[in-house]
Order: sequence, then C-alpha cells, then structure tokens
Amino acid sequence: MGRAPCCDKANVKKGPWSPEEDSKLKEYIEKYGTGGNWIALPQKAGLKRCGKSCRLRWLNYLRPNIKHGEFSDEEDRVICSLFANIGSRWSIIAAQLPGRTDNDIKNYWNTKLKKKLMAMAPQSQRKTPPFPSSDQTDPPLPSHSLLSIYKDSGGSFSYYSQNKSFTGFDPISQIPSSLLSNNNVSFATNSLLFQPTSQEGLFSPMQYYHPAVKDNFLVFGSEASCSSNSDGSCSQISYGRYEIKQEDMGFHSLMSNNGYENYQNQKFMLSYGNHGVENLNQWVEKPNGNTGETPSDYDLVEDVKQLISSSSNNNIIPCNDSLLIDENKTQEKVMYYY
DNA sequence: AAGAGAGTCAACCGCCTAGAT
DNA sequence: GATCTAGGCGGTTGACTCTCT
Repeated sequence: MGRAPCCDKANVKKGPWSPEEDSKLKEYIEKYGTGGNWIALPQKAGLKRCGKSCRLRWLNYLRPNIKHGEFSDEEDRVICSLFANIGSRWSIIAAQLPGRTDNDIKNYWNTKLKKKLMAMAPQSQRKTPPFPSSDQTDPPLPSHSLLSIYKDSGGSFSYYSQNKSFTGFDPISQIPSSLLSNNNVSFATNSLLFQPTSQEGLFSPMQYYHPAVKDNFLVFGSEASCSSNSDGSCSQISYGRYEIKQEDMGFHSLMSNNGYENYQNQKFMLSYGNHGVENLNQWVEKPNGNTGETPSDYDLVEDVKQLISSSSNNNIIPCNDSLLIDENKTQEKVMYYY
C-alpha cells in the first residue's frame, strides 16, 4: 500500500487567508521549517488548511524576498524571450526572475504583458503564422534567413541554406565551414543563442542577438537547483521537469566565466523528464503530451515569437530575432540570421 | 450616484511524475 | 510491478477593485 491519506478535505478551510492564518503559518515555518512535509504542516501549525494550500500561500505570498508590484522592463524582456522560447513554463521563467513567483508571472502575462505585446504588433502580423506547418517535407526558407536547421524525430538535424543542404546528428559541430564564412551568422537553440567565435566552425553561446544587449548572458540557475563542480562552476541546473545540461568539452565553464569568447566548443542540451542523465548527448524533443500546449497555446507562442520579432524591430522590446524557434511535434527549427 | 463591464490576482482544481510502500 | 500519495505544475475561477457611461 501507499502512504497515509493526504488530509480530511471535509474539515479543511478554503478561500482567502486571514492575517491570523498568515502569521501562524509564517511563524511556524520560520521556527521549524517545512520539514519537507507540507501535508503534516497545517496540523502542527494549528491551521485548518490543506497542505497544498499552505505550500501555495507560503511560496506565492509569505516567503521572504517575494517581490510585489510593477515588473521592470528588464523583467518584461526576460519573460518575453523565455515565453517565445519555451512557452508557458512559468516555473522555469520564474526561476530567472528572483523574487517573482510563477503565479505572479502567469497573472502578469495573462492580464498585461500579452496585451501589451499585441498592442505593439502591427495588425498585419497578429495572426500570420511565421512558418509553414510542420508536415511539409521541404521546409521553405524564410526570406530573411541564410540557413535553417530542422530536427527530425530520429534526432538528426537537416541544414538548409539558399542552395545547400546536409544532414547530421550534431547540431553544432557538423556545420560545414563553407556555410560559416560570414562572421555575422548566429543561431539559436532551445535555450541559447550562439555566435561564431574567432575560431572557424566554433560557436559561443550568448543570449541576445540584439547588439544593444548581446553581452547579457542568460545565466541559468539563479534560484534553480544546481549541481556544482569543484571549481564552483555549475554543470547541471534543474527547473522542475526541465534540466539544462552543459557538456564541458574541456574549456571554461559557462557559469564561471564572463566573456563569451571562452565558451567555444561547448554543447548545451535541453532535456525533459527524469533527471536527464540518460539523455546526455541527445537533443531531446518536447513530448506531445502534458506540455500544456493546446493548439491555441501553440498559436499563441508563435504569435508571441513574431510579436517579439516585430517589437525588436521597433526597438520597443529589444528581444532578439533569433528566438524564433518552431517547436512543433516532430521538428525543431533553428534559424540562422545574417 | 449607480450600474455594467473590464481588469486584477489569490486561490483552487486537476493532472502528472517521483517516490514510498 | 502495482498501487498509492506528496509535491509540483499550469490552467481556470471567482471575488474584489477599477473604470467607464
């Protein structure tokens, strides 16, 4: 048999928390901690609440360093970039914004930011899909891109340029140097934007393509759990169901350096589910189920990608154009730009 | 001043995964 | 291996507040 029952739901209070309940919960946790058991906590703290409710109240409202009030422009940018990149994974987005909760960000997005972006976008771009549907066998190149990458269900990558194409399993190292002759080419993965280094054929990660903010690296792990190496660098960061993995190829660690020229020859992977260990050396596709993305959600993500793109052109929100990633069921598209 | 509609946000709901039994 | 719960997550709800007419 499993564990004991959760809580007596008939004998549990619902609705808004009173100041007395808040102080009881706060005092108890500050004194004894959660003990890793939210279900037992309300009884010990003298609260007639469900453990889940206590957990939510603590995490979203009572815990220290919670930020309330207006979101800054920088926070807007982070939310936009990450939403365009990973969709409505609010807990992951919240991990990048210290003091903000996933609930806060979700509410802010749904009530304000989404509308703000919609208002900024030109009418002609509001519902036009940026890319054709995924079931096309020959993905056409957007007119503004030099090179596109598609990942198929077998894990291999196909690369298309104006007049060349090839396939490989490694999304970074197998790009022919002939396609990399222009130093201005950049590309984005699920998590990071890369740009070429001085060494031919090698790319270094950076967050933003936009020149004004290109030195602002997206450093994962601000509040997420992180397994540290002996030198204090971080090689694995977890965000709930997601883990960002860094495979250090013998150069400096992303987390312990400042200049992107040091990051050459590293691979980055986004894995889904379990602990990601078995997924090393794979670029794991997002599963179809339980992603929270209904077709309309998918449309929204695409819309936002486009809106961010158009907004950056207007210097309203300087998110980068290169976060236009087509997350569909069987293919992953990575765009290259001049 | 009052009613209607829109906006906000805390809290709940239901689902999923990991882990305990 | 099957069954069950805890914890965590995203979506939704509904009470409250604000704004408009």
